Amino acid sequence: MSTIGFSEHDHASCIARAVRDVEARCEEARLQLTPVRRRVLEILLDGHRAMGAYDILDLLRREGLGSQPPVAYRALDFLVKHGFAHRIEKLNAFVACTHPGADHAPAFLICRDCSAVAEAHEARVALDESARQSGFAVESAVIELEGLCPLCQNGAGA
Amino acid sequence: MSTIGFSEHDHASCIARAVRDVEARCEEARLQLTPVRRRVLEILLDGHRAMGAYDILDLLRREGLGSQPPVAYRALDFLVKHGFAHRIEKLNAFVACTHPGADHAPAFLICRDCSAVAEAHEARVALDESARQSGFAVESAVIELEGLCPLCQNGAGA
DNA sequence: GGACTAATGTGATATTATAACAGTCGTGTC
DNA sequence: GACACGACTGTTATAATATCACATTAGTCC
Repeated sequence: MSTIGFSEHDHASCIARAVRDVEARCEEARLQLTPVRRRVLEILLDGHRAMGAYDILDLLRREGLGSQPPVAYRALDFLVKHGFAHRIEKLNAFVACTHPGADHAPAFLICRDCSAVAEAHEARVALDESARQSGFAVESAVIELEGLCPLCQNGAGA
Repeated sequence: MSTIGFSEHDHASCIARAVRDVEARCEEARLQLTPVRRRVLEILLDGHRAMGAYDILDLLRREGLGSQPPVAYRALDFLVKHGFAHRIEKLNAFVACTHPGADHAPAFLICRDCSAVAEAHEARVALDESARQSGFAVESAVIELEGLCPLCQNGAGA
């Protein structure tokens, strides 16, 4: 699927499925999943963790898909805007969305050891309640919890 | 109290009180509230909103307290480390803590109109519960809600 | 085909943050 | 008093992240 893949397992097929899913959504919503945008999505899915814009740009460069920062940022903006990826503020980095479609603003669980990022959806509700009570009208939320994932707590190290 | 103050009201006295409070805590904890650190705290209190490191640095420069980025960053690191200020990831900016002492990791309500930042403490609990259930060990949390504060919802504009 | 919008290519630059190392200053020790 | 030590500061340089501006290309509608 890519020049990057070191971990073969069934990762490739799960990426392929995710890409097809996004493809379908784009078609439905009349969005253009152009080569660069598609490739950036694949890179994020393949990386399977939060990646910096310049990490992604490096890969694009090697593949001749773009060499200047705006190329990466524009693709990332597109993916984030339409919910196919998320920006992790704490890391100045990006992850592919693991629940595309569920129109959401999830919480993220970031492992400081293996850098894995998980989405947690239940977390939102209580927060909105709390803010609303104070009269504050929430429009967007950044909820990022850093710590150790279950695997790394056991010394697995992902 | 400072060369910056445009809004006179009783802001000055509330800043003075906050500074004295931090002073006391530093004395107790054997921390050095040096001139630069103290001035950065005052600037944050006076600004009364999230300020970028370079905004602060500009003010320090005019006062001859330091001219290079590390000066501002070191003072901010100190204040954040000891809970006298907080970093707002979403804004790459800093605010003075409004509840120093309560050893906390609060949620922030950020008004996109007037840039005011409020701390909300009730919000935490539900999140920790949620994360814990997934087996993830939370060590630090970034919870930032952007929207409109009650004043700006009324067209006040703070 | 002409007008339009969306996307890309590219060079330059803005913004945020840190590394590295030398100098200063107080404090304790002998 | 000389010294060693630690914490802080001053300064240069540079890294890392992000955006602006403008020219060009590609697709779409009429």
